[in-house]
Amino acid sequence: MMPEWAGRGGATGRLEDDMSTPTTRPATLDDVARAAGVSRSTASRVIARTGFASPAARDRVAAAVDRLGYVPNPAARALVRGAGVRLVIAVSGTDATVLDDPYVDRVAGTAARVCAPHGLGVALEWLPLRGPTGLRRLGEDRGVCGVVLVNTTQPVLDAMPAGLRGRVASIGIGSVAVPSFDVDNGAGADAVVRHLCDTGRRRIAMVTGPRWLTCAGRSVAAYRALMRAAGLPVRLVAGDFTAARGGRAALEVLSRWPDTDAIFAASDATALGAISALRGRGIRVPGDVAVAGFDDIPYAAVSTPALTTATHPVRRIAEAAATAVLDGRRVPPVTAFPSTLVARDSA
Amino acid sequence: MMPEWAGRGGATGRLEDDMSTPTTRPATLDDVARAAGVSRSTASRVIARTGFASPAARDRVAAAVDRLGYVPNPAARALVRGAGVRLVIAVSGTDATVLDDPYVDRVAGTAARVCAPHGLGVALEWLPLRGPTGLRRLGEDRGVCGVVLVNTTQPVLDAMPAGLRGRVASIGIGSVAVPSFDVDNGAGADAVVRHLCDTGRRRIAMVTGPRWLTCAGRSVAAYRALMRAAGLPVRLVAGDFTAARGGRAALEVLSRWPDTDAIFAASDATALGAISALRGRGIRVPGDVAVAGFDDIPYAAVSTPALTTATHPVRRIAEAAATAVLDGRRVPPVTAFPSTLVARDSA
DNA sequence: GTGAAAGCGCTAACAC
DNA sequence: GTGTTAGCGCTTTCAC
Repeated sequence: MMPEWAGRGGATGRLEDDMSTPTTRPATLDDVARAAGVSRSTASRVIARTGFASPAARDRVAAAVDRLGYVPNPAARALVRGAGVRLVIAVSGTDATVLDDPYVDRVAGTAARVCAPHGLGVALEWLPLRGPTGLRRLGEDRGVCGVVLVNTTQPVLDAMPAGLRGRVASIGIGSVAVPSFDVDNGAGADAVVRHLCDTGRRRIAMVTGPRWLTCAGRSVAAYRALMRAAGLPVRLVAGDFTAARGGRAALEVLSRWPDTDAIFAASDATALGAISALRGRGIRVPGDVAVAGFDDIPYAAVSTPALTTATHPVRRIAEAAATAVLDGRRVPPVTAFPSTLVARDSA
Repeated sequence: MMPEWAGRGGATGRLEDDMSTPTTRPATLDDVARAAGVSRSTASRVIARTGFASPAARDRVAAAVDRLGYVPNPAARALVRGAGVRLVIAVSGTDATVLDDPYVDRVAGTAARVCAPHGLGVALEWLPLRGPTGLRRLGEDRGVCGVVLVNTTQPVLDAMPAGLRGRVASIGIGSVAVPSFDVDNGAGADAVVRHLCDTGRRRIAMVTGPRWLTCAGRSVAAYRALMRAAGLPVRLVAGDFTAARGGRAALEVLSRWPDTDAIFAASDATALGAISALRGRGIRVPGDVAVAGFDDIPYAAVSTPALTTATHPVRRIAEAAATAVLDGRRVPPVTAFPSTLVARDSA
């Protein structure tokens, strides 16, 4: 009996070819079609699950695919379909250092996992806050199959190129053209600040995220609302999600309002930086000042003191956003993810 | 003066075309060639920097590229070159949870940044420890332009498919066929343990990385050697780089050797977990037990107490590895990166 | 239901 | 130096 693989490796069918080439050329659609005794078109239809095919043909193609270990060439596929070949994670920010945030790595890593089975990959780019040139370029790049926006702003959303329609999603705020996958910041912040109040804190300051970031603004709004409702003073200092800025901000809080007894930070990194700076001043957490974060990064639970924060399903969010643009199916305009208080030791 | 972008969107130059088509078709090589008044080949040569071209042609093509905002289609390029279109980060491990490590996200994120300007993307995959099937599949997948190995083992290296030769790199140990981009673990561990000794610690335990991971073994070897040379007891407990395991390991250390006065953890996460567990037992760090980590993750500096560790240029390493496989140029078989002691407060 | 044929955009021989 | 030509592997009308 002739070995099943004898037909692989060349149109000539010369067995010598196979033997002389230790690296057998990966099977192509042609190989599959020939092995299955059908035309390329039929094989293509069966494999891409598009169009019709008789059960018989279907089976034989499937068997051939299996036997040959056939994997479609994503480049060829993308080329003929006019589709792209990489998913771009576009992170808005004032400068390229926004890409240094571990949160961005987490989103990229998650998306890279989602892309793998599709034969695609993810690229990471900084989207300058000013000038919509970046987005336009992405829309025109035929190598781009889709875009996931991170930290998006309204101007960016407004400048969305029509060419990107249907293959863009936002982790954060969205628009009619851009489905949003977002955390319910408002509720989360509300829960955290409420917890601070419930545990006896009264002079609560907040270190915010970057001013230009709309979705971070919702936390600030929630904090403001709660403070006002409770007749407590509003004490705001601007941060940028980094630990370094968090430390400086905490010190600023203390110098402006020395009687502060709690700090709500817009990110865990900010909170960690604040705690570190406070400790450097001999201030105890949570004894003297309670500190709460926002995000529940992987190290929040093992920091000292264990960080009180709001937990967000970042992996699930990134996965949902990436999947949405890859599948290209219509998705609801906004998918909200929970932001849930995790009360630990720091507040 | 005519705006620069007026010529965009079509070789015809008919402005009406531009106006009526909100989504201007991205320029192709053909458009560029026509606009520059040369053939496709010449344009291709100039753009891909391959082969010769007269300075005049060069200039005109460059101008056309600029004017049309031409971006080469990576799919077409990959297709004709027989190259792939995505860089795979393959992480070895006993199960898929190895992908959850923030370190892996960091590597993926960094690689995704270096891929972006090349029109490529990165995919993230778990490489089961047993069975070389995974690697073989990657070698046969025509969509894969290269592979970066993470946490590689000798068996994986030995099973390297010939087809991957020249387009694979390893963050960790390498082989004749696989260039290695690695941290000098031995020296780093030596420095950390030496620091522990220098600050008066004598009963030093180590929580290791996974047993099967060769490059982690070098830290253990360095620890062993130093202990032996100093006539100090060797106290080893197996970890897996996670914080959870680090906490349990610390407790185990204490129950087996209650007089332990220092713990050297094979990763910062492990160290953080250990500190957290110790604190839960009322043991003070560094007062009662000093704890040192390994890696210098972004939060090490702001943890409480600030973590003493060895710092590693993870971004630079990942960048070098990704660049090596993307460029495909010959690289030295092993590129060593420094592992440098950072003495902070925890030890 | 199935096959033949026409490209998708690009590169690389090979002639000129 | 430059242009002509032949595909890379796949999808997709369009006849049959």
